[in-house]
Amino acid sequence: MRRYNPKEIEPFWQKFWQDNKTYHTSEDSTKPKRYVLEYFPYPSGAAMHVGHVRNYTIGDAISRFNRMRGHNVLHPMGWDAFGLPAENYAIKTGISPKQTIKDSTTKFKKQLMQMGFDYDWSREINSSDPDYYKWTQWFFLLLYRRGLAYRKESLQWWCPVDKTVLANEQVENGHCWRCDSIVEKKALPQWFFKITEYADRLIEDLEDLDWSDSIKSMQRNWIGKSKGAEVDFKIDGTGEKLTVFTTRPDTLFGATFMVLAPEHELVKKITTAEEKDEIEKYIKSAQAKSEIERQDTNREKTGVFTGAYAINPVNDTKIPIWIADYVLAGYGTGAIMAVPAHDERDNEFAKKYDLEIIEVVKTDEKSEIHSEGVIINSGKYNDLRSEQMREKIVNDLAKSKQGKEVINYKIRDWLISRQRYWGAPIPIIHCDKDGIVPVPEKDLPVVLPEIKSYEPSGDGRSPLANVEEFVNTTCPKCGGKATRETDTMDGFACSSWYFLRFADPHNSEKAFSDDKAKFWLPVDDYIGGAEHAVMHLLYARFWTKVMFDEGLVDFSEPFKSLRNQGMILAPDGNKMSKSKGNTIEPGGLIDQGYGADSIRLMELFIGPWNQAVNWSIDGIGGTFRFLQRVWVLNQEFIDSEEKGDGSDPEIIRATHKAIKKVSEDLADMQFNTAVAALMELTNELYKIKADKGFVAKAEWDFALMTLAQLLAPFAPHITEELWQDLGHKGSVHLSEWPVHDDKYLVSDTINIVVQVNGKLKANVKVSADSSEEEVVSSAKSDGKVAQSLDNKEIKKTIYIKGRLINFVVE
RNA sequence: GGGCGAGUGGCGGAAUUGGUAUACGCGACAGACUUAAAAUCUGUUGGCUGAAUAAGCCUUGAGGGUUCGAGUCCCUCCUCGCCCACCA
Repeated sequence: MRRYNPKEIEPFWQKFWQDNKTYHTSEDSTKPKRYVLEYFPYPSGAAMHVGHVRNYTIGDAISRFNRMRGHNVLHPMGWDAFGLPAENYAIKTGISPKQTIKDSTTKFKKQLMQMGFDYDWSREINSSDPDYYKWTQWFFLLLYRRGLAYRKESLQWWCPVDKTVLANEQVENGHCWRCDSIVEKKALPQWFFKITEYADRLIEDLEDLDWSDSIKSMQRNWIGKSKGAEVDFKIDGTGEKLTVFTTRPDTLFGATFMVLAPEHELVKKITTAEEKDEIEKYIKSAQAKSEIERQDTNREKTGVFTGAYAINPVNDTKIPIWIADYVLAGYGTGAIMAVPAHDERDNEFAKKYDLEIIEVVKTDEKSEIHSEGVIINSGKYNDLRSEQMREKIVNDLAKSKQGKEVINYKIRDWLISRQRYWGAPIPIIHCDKDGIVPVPEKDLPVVLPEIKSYEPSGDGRSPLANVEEFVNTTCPKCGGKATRETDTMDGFACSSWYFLRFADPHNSEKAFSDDKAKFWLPVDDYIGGAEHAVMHLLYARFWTKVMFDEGLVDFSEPFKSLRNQGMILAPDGNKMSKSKGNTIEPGGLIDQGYGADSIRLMELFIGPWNQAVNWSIDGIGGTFRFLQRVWVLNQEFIDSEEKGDGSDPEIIRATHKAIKKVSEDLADMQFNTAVAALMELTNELYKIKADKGFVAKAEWDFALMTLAQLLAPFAPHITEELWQDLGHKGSVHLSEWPVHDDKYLVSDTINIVVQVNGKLKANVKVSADSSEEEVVSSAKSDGKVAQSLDNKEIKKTIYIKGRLINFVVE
């Protein structure tokens, strides 16, 4: 008997699949298409660990299951290859990022192949390849042409370690998302994409997506739409006016002071001579604070009076104007009317500086601040409900031209320029005469030149600025001397359209052909971690909508359903990380002899796919033992000399039960219970073998063949071997998924649970076609039941057909 | 502070959506094989009382409710995880 040796069979089948192009996909419209996608990884030098593998294992199981079910499955893989790690490594070692990426891609690909994933490698893409980024640049020009890309000098997040600016989404709690250093603000001319123009659609279209509520709400929160009003306040004794944004115009009568952000442009104009010193001191100290300090919500609020007063437009009251850094310069108008009776923050501030507090809403809830209710102390508006007054006052203000309804968003335009080398060059030329000139399409790609020094200048310019041959060019418009833009694009630009390139990866005429995009897109199953919730997933949706508007695609949402897999934590409960030294790598487990199949099985069996779990060191032994049991059973059957020609309905029943359970569970992505069902089937087959031996050849054949097929999406290597050993030709993965027949599941006798007052007393076996009377009488005749009933009066008998009887007594 | 989610054996987790709670696996214990160990196989394994593989009681974070019947539905509370957070 052959031993189960994954080290031997796994590489064999991996080669077989490559040689036979088993997983190559084409536009075959005779079958329903299914596009299964995992986010294309950044090929870092580090080995992948079992946490990463879970993501790919889930995608692979979905892909294989659907292929066997007769779907035409696209399951591609590629590399999100631009990015800082390779560049930082280049600074340290002098090895070019191109080389680093080449090496680590080879390594990463080898690891993926070692796991036996069914990617169509003929579609492999690499975002740092000029054939790819040519089209990223093309999309930049498309955005530019549509007025969605613009350059503006402004104060931006700056990472002092990575020496580049960052988008808002890439600043986490005042730290750089990549290197975790504390970010600063720096004024630089930068390129932006106008994602704010799509804010409404990005919210509205979430509605119809099959995504988790938590990701949807993260996106909604990030976009942060709020409806309110802008209200103009005259500044006493000057010609100036101060505009504030508020979501509660109904509390306008309760505004007892105003607060400006320290950076607000009016501050200098309105500050009185006496207060000037204090104000300047405060502004300086606010600037000196780090962003983390400023964002700390527990911090005590501070502020300074400007000496100036504003006039409340509704009642002509003079109210003092303060500055305070709890008001953000970047949101709304950078100025607020403070209503300390009904806003917690204003309340805290008013109490500290002894400012007036006027109640204008009689709240109908417990909390003193916030909340809605009946309006008081507000002149003619008294006795209205908050929501009624909001509408009325906005109308009245609009009539007198002192305010208007406004919608505000938290989301900012997407800052996409990076002062780094290893990215797609922004295809723009600066000409003294013609200003900003886009590179003509025929001149694309703007190729990233090979350079010697990767050190960023640190003065806000990328290393490309030092490469004269790159910088100096001619203006496409006037032919005169001009210079190239030296910033490169945010890597997230490259990943905002990669899912389209997979549909048509080798097209040299277009980013993708209409037909192929139409055939494959949108993505049916997008599997990935929640870390992309407000970056990639928002950007990709935005780009897709732009393409839709341009008529390039016929859908406006790229990812129909999104599956967020749960994280695999280290056995110690922490996130796996190289620095903690607690990573578990599949390579190591394979070396120990477990094999990719056991690892894959464990990834899915360990718990629900979308829940975080700790990796269990010992668990892998269990899935390996299971595969070995399957292997041994298969071998014993093949080698057996006593294969009879009897029949055994038990084998057929157990097999059909498993087909039903595994098919349903796979369709619902209940991988852990699907694996459990396969273990149960195997256990049952062992029991039958022990009782009767291999007496029913045809039935055993059917059972073992089916077991191989049902197991195939999870353990692709061993199942090929089982399949061949049973005498089948071709790959099990191209075989047809089995279908169960209910007629084999019904049995002659059924088990009825008997309860007395809801407590389990007995199980009785009755024939399946028994009437209620027959079941009741056989239940009563059970010894234990009779004892419990003890001649008591049965008040009620609950009978659930084929399942349960409950006698209610006393 | 806001949003999303979760609490079931020693552990990871099941439970046909209101109908036998603890499937499946890990671990542990006992036995077989072995000079021995590993591997493998067989059995036991929620808790308490009991000599018992007799019988009974208890058990799904806590407490209440609805129901013939609640892990599942409703109310009150507690704990934990993740994400966002001075967004006016």
